[in-house]
Order: sequence, then structure tokens, then C-alpha cells
Amino acid sequence: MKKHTDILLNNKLRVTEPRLVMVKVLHSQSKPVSAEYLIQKTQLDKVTVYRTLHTFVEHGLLREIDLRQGKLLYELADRPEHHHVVCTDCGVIEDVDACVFESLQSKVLRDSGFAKVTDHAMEFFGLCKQCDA
Amino acid sequence: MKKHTDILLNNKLRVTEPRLVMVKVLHSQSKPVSAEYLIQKTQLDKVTVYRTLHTFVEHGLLREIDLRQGKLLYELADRPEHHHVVCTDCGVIEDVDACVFESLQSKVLRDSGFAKVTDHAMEFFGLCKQCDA
DNA sequence: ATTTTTTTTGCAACTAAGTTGCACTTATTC
DNA sequence: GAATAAGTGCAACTTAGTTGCAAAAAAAAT
Repeated sequence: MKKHTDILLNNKLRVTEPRLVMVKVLHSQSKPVSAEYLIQKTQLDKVTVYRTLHTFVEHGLLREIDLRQGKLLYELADRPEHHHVVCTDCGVIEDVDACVFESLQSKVLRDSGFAKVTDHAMEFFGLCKQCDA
Repeated sequence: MKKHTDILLNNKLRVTEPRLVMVKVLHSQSKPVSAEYLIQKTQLDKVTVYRTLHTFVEHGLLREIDLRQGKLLYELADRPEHHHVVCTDCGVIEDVDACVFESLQSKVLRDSGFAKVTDHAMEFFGLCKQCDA
């Protein structure tokens, strides 16, 4: 499929079969996925999956997310920025629109004496309606 | 020292030598510390350290913090709630006063359709003044 | 189009953080 | 002080991810 090839080319990445397979699987999922999931779905060697994930993150194609599950998750970066809320019971993940981070940044700098804030993690944990019932 | 014994008793925990040693080391540090640091400082078996950390967290004595360093950090929960900003260059950690989380909670519930938010992670990453210079 | 160069891939072996099973020891309860 | 319950430490294991290196595949040069 031309679309997936273009995604790689647009990001100045070599077009290889493993990368096309990974882009395809990543596009098929609307929720963040783990390296483990990609290894199983793509049947690629785990080293290839881990290395490709890093490459994609470096090129800004993917976002790396830590939802306290002992492993990192990945989602395509072409979606609008947002945060996540994770059910601590069943693990379901829902989106939360981009946060009020801008207004917090100055407070962070003031409190800490840091020079710059370049990134932040803001994730929420709770119970989804099913698990709360 | 009576103080450390009391901390354990107040939290309905058995008073044992390893626990007293751990409380002592935890009190000696104002910044969050890793399990590794505690293992090295206390000379206790790593299994004991990991299990005691979990016990302390369950009893509300400790807070567990994930600052994306591939390992969890721990700090005493008797300090006022706050967040952290981490220098992505040198790793130094500074505190940020409790966040505007209350005002975000309703937004999170609205966006996600969750029933409850019980916890959140909100950490910042950037450059401290030294590393930015 | 073929050769050369460069990058990517996959295997095997490794690492780091943390966990589990189990016998032994140490606190608290009676 | 004996019985009971909980905590400790060793060895061995697990899980997520990494490193070295030779073979394979892309892109660049001819």
C-alpha cells in the first residue's frame, strides 16, 4: 500500500518490509500498543521491533507512553495531543483531551528553578464504569 | 531510636530490624530514592528491600514515583503532596507544589466516561539551570 | 544494470529490575 | 516461655529490553 511507504519516506526513513509491516499494525490500532503486541502481530524478531520503535520515536512518527504497566506503549504521533486515563482494575485506556499544561509550565519553572521544561507526563488512573459497578 | 519504631507501630507494622534500617535510610534522604540505593545502603537482601517497599506503600508510609528512569523511586508520604521536574540531562530532581489536579479531574471524567479517578501521574522533564548553560 | 556502500535485520547471548518458592528466623500473642 | 503468625534471605526465575556481530537488503555510485 502506497500510504505506508509514503509515511516512511516523509520521515526520511528507508522503506523496508519490516517497517511497512509495523506501520500497518500501528495504523490498525486506535489504542496505544506494547512492543510485545507488535512482536506477536508482526512476527518480526523482537530486536527489530524494539529498534524500529526507537527509530520511529526519534523521527517523531510515534509517541512513547508510560502508563505504569511495567512496559512502554506506543501510538502514532499524527493524532492530536492528548492524555490517558487507565482503569486500575481492567486496564482499559481512554483518551483525555490535551491538558492545561501551558498554564502549569510557568509554575513548574518558578517552583523548581529549572531553565526549561521540554516534556511532561500526565496520566490518570481510576475505575471505568464497568469496573465501578 | 524511638522515632522510627513509632513510625512502624503507627502504621500497624511489625517492628523488625530490617524495617527500622529502611525507615532510617528513607528519613536520611530528602529526594526520592531507588530500591537499588536502599539495597546498597542497608546491606539487606534485595528481596527484603523490594517486599518492604511494597508493604510500606500499601500502608501509606511511602509514595512510589515513576520518573521514567526504568526503575521506581520512593519517598516518605509524610511530606506535603507535590510533583517533580527531572533534568533530562543530569537527572537532578526538584519539587513542584501540588498541582491544579482538582480542576482537571472533572474534565478527565467527562472526556473519558470513567466513574472515578483515584490517582494520577504528573511529572515534568526539562533542563536545570546548570545543564541549560 | 551491476557493483559498491550503507543501513537494516535477526540470531544468540546478555543485562537490569523485580518476583516466586521455600526453609529458616524473628516478632507478637497466649 | 511456648505457640503462632509474620518477616527474612537464599537460589532460581521472569520480563522487558539491549548488545555484538554476521548475513541480507536498500539506496547510491558507476
